[in-house]
Amino acid sequence: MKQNLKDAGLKVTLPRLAVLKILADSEQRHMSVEEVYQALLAAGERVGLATVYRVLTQLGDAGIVEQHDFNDGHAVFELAGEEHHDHMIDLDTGQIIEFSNEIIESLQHEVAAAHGMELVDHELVLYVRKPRH
Amino acid sequence: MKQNLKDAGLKVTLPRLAVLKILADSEQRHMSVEEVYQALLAAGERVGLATVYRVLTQLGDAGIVEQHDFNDGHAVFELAGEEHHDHMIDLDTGQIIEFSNEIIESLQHEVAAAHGMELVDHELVLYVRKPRH
DNA sequence: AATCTTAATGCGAATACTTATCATTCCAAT
DNA sequence: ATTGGAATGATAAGTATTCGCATTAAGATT
Repeated sequence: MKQNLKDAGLKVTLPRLAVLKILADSEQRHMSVEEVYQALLAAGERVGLATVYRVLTQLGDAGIVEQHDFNDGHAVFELAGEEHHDHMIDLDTGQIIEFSNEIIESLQHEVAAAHGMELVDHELVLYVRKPRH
Repeated sequence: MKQNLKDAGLKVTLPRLAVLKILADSEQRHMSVEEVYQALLAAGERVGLATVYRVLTQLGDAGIVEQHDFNDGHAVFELAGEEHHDHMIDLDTGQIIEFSNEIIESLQHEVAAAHGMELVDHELVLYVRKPRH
């Protein structure tokens, strides 16, 4: 955890370690800034909200966490895992389901290439619902 | 244009017609709320900003326009066209490129189905860049 | 270990975008 | 033309995020 920060050229500070620990220990894989902030307070850490924003953004730039802006008004963050995945959101419950599909991934590269571009990043969100009955 | 509104059960009012006309006549397919608002003022229409927000949201709910929340802080709207498409954003220029891929579309349905869900909507954005050299 | 240099932090103010409030106006059915 | 209710305009309020700056703390240097 310390090493992650050093590798990214970031100083090892208490707020940064604390945020990483919250993300690592949390039940929920995806946490909003407010949720991380509240969890920090609950854990007895005295960090400012602005710092939580800054730290999460930095960790995002460093590739240590991933940021997603689903269409519900606030960003959510998750520890950058081993393997890439996309998200499916249940419109009724708000539940976030992760999935990955190799073919979609490679088709995205193809589409970009077909337009003379190279794929840097992408965001795919499926809004779904349990079929009735 | 009037008929679109009536079909959606919306009263035919001046602001609604004006917004639709702006979207139809604009050079750019994708417009932010502010851009629509400014275009309305430039066209001599006296509509309030709040109304532009309301009207665009309603037109979105009615399926007459599509709303996209790209990761740049503000929503953009476009007239709902004939055929569906997704978007590719040039990270260097900000240019929005449209594309469509049948296979990706059907795979999305498959993925949802594989999780016992039905696909209601989706948002796919590719962040791309022109290869160097 | 004490000092120093600079980046990092905490706090509140500020910003950006969007929604709510509510009196007034306009649509469209009579 | 009248009228009931939905739509609008102006502005206040709300929500998420960033900024400004004095203070603090990391970690390099002595």
